[in-house]
Amino acid sequence: MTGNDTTDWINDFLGSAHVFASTVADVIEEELLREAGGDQISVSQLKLLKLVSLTEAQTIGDVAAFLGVSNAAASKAVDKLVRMMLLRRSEGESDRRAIHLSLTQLSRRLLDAYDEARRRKLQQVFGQFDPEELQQAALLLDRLSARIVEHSARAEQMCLQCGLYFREKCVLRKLLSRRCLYHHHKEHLESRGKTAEAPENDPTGI
Amino acid sequence: MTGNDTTDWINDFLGSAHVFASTVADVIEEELLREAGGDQISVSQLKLLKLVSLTEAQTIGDVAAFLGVSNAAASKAVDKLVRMMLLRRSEGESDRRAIHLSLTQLSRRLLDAYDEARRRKLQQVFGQFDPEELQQAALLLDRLSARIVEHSARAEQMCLQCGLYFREKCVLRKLLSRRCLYHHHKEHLESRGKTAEAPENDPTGI
DNA sequence: GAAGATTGATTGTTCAATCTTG
DNA sequence: CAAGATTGAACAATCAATCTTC
Repeated sequence: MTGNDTTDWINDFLGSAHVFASTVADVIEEELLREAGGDQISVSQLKLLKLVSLTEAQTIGDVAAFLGVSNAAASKAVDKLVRMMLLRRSEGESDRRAIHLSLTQLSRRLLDAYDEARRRKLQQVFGQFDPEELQQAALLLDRLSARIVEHSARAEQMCLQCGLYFREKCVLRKLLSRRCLYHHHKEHLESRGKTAEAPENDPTGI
Repeated sequence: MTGNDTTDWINDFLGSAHVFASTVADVIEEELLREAGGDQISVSQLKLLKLVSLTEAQTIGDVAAFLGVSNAAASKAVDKLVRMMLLRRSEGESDRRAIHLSLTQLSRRLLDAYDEARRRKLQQVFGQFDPEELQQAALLLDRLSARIVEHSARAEQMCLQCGLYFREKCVLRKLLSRRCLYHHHKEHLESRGKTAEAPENDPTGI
């Protein structure tokens, strides 16, 4: 198995992708969040705030799927952010089992600070690369992801875990005919104008 | 910020990479490990076994850096695998503060089973893709990783977290003039023949 | 009764403190 | 005293059990 196996180049590719993802997580997420948010929150908490800002609060189950954790964990995470004054929680309007989450002044400022720091950093790091080439690579990655998901036992239930990277045009969503939370929200906004209840939560930024 | 920002395509790319990595982790690592190892061990434990099989056991600190966890966690993880009869631990020969780890019959069989299942799966999933294209994409990813690491505050100390994907020829290692544990081990093997002490641990497979 | 949210016990993680060897 | 490994307390994750609303 040492050397010229036919799976060698596959392994190399997976390695490159894994290292890249982990590096992005370490530097662009963790490190940057510390700079911008000064140890106030963790990346996972940031994800949750981002979810709320972009999709309008769902059920705890949705939060859990999005974060990739159990319902119990999601419930506790929400609870903690509420205690930290970073989230507001109200009961669902129609279905009182559900929850409704919205950002606070504080968390909105936090998100803005992070987004700004992030924008700068990304410019700095990726600016010199060729957009064409990266778009092509992204497409390849999406095709591969789609293929892997198709080969999974529980393909249907899997959340694709876009994490902090919600995308307007998600190729993967198209490839797999999926609709994710963000997508749902968009449709919702398009059909009606806007519900009452959460006048401060205007999720237009991405 | 909605729409045609210059960071949009960067975000798309990061999203694709993130989803890909998470899908691989879920399906190729988690799911496959369950199939092959029947709930005996976790992915993190698999990583640790793989580390031992490929690099000859180091200090606990090295194990920790490799797994991306604290020394305390690494120490406890090793302890648990020893209790599970999947690792053997002996004191360091020269420096008695250090540890020496080796696989057992049981863990060697487990690793083999996983590797085989993995090989099959990778064939199946990636077989139809163009190696050229993937190699090119891998190179791009490595260049990007290198650039990000260079822009990090604590670039020097970062372990690149190749995880399960040790690579004989790691482009990244070259780009950053790094030497990782695997690399060290190789050099070690080349200079001397082989030390005594761990006759069963022959880390030739990758 | 089913769908959802929450709580309690266990496991794994971190940080700080301690122990041991060089 | 420095470098390493380990232990104990605190925190987040899980699963199973419970509570509430439909």
